[in-house]
Amino acid sequence: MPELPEVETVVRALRPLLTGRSVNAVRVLNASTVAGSLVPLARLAGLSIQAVERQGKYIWIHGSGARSLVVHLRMTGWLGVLSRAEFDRRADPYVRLTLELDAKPGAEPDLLVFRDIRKFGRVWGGPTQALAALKALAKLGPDPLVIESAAFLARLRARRGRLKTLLLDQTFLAGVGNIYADEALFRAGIHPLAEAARLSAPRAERLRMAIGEILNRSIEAGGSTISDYYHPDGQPGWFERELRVYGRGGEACLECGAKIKRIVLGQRSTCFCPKCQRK
DNA sequence: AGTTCCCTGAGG
DNA sequence: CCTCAGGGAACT
Repeated sequence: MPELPEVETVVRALRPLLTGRSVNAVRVLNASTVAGSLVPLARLAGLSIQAVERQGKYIWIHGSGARSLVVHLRMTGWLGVLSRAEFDRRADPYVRLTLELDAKPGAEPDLLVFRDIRKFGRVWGGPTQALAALKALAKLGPDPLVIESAAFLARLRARRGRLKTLLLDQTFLAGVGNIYADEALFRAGIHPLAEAARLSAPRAERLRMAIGEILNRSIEAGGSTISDYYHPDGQPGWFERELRVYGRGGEACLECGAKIKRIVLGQRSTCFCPKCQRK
C-alpha cells in the first residue's frame, strides 16, 4: 500500500518520463475514479506537463495554463507510462484512466496509465489553484522529511489522543501510513497507545528522527511491495524485508524475542513489541 | 473521536 | 461461501 516512500518513488520515476510532454487526450475508463466532475479533467487535453511533485501521498502533475492533475493511489493504484502497442498487448482490465501523451520523435504515442484493482484511488483535474484548495489537500500537514524538532514538538503538544492514531492523521503529518507508523514507533521504542501530548521532548525528538530515517531508508530501497505496489516500470520495492513489526503479530520480536502484539485501532491493525515499546 | 463505507482478490 | 486487508471521506 503506497505511503510516502512508495509515492516518492513513483514521482521520481515519472518525473523524467512526463516533464515536457503534452497531453493529447484524457480517457476515463471508470467514472468513480474521478473525484467530482469529469469536465475539468477533460479540459486537461492540450496542456504541457511542467513538473511532477509529491504532497503527502498525493501526486501532482503540474501543467501549463495553471492546470494540473492530482492522483492518489490509495491501496492498489499504479501509475506508469506504456507505449500504445504495449498497452494494447496487455489488455489490462484494471486500467481506470489514461492520458495520451504526444509522440516522441519517430515513435508512437505513450500513455500515462492509471490502473487500480480496488478502485479506491482517485484523480482530480482542473485549475491548480482550485485543486490546492480542495479540503483534503489544503488541510494536509507538514512533510515528515522536512519538519524540524521544535515544530514537531509543538504540533504533538497541541493534540490529544493516542500517538499511533495521530501519526495516521494526514493533517498532523502528511504521508505516514500504517506500515511506517508502526515501524517508526518500534524504532523509537514508543508504545502506539502513548498519549501524544504527554511525550517528553527527548522522546518526541527520537520519534521524529525515527520517522525520517525509516522513510528515507525506504525511499532508497524503492519502497515496500506488500501486496500490490510496484514501481512505474513494474519492479517491486525492497524495503518490506526491513520491516520489524508491521504484519508480524504473534511472531517473535527481532530485538528481544518477546511476542509481537497485534491490536486494532480504528479498523487498522497495529503491531508492536510490548517489551521494547513503552508508554 | 469513533464508526461505516467504498472495492476486489486472496485465503480459509 | 465467508472474511480480511486498508486510506480517507462522510457520517454520528
